[in-house]
Amino acid sequence: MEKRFLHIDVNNAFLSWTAVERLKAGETIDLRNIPSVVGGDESKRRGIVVAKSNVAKKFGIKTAEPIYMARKKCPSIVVVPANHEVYRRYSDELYKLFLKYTEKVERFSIDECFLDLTGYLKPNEDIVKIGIEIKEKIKNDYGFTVNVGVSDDKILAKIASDFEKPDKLHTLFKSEIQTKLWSLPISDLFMVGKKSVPKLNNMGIKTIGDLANTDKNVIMKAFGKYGYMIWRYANGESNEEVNYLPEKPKGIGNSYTIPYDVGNIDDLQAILVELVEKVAYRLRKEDMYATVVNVQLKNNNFKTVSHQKKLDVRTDTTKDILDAAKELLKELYNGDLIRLIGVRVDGLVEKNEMQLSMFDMPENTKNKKIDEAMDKIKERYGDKIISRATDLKSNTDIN
DNA sequence: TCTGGGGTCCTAGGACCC
DNA sequence: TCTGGGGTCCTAGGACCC
Repeated sequence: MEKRFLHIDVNNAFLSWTAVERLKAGETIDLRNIPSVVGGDESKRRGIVVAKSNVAKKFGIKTAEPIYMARKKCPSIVVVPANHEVYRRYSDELYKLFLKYTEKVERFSIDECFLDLTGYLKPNEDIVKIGIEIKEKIKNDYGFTVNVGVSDDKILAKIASDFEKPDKLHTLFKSEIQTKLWSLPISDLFMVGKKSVPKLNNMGIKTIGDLANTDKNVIMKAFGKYGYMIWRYANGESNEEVNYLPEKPKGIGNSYTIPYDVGNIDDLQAILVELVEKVAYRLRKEDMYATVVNVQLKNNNFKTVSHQKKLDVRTDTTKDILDAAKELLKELYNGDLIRLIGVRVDGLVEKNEMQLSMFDMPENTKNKKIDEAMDKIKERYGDKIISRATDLKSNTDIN
């Protein structure tokens, strides 16, 4: 059967959502109509552009660049902080709306969904009409706009939603790729980033059409599996499905850019404790065990190093993860001035009652009880209030 | 007031085994 | 009289996405 996909992408999501929220609160200025960005806190060295208004874009301001650069391009730029709770709320609303059209909705990110409408359309019902209906409904009901991509291939739908913005619907059916896709620069292709562009250019590949018409084996020889993937995308043959069943995470991480460079391991370790507590808490909330612990450091020259360690025994206790993380930190730390430290757990596996007994050693039971008590307090009072004795010497606030 | 944070997937090389 | 080959597991780093 011919497939029918929509990709729906909120225009300047974080900025639009912030703007709508402020208008609702009685503010008169619409951030979308002035040069504005959502950005991190510069005083804490997190000053990058997270989202920008279209007006800001006209000044040449780019996502992920330092706010300092944005200010050079537009001195009057208005910078507002992010509010992830608000974004989560709007994201949930959209998801609920999409479910009214099909149960096959994939939340690709906080502001993007894929919808598979194959088999959900009435006879003679046009998917474009559905796309327009959704787009208009969101604009009228919520006050922000989306772009909609329509295709018979999932990845083509995503590429289509990235065409002219905002508040637009575009089709990019397989039958349209020669006219609508192949003339575009290779950098416009999904998954072709800034490292791959020069490599492809050196092979004489400048447009998506050039890639589509290059021998598959030549691309695979140069780029391996990744090459085969982008070659299929260029030919409108991703053949990917909408993954609408919720998936468990494969890893959980928390990293922290320290407001000042740190040059001693004791301070790093104090931060590490807090990061591990957050990560372990989230791991337990997912009802999963970790099999791998990873610690990452970024020094003041932005060089990143990481070490990881496979655990002998899967775990979800703060103590086990912290023990491993401390070892990894000691291995890694060479005296550099450090600006970022991160912890992740990987190789997550689902809890399985059958396997529980073998971890119920007395020591482990004790650690589990500590975690349970801490988790309960966190849930009741919020997670800012609690910290273990080992935290007390650290007055670094981590959000 | 220079450069975030959370993910997934892939690759290359070394250790180890048969 | 030169030093196989295949497979798995583990680790470090990197590319890419939003």
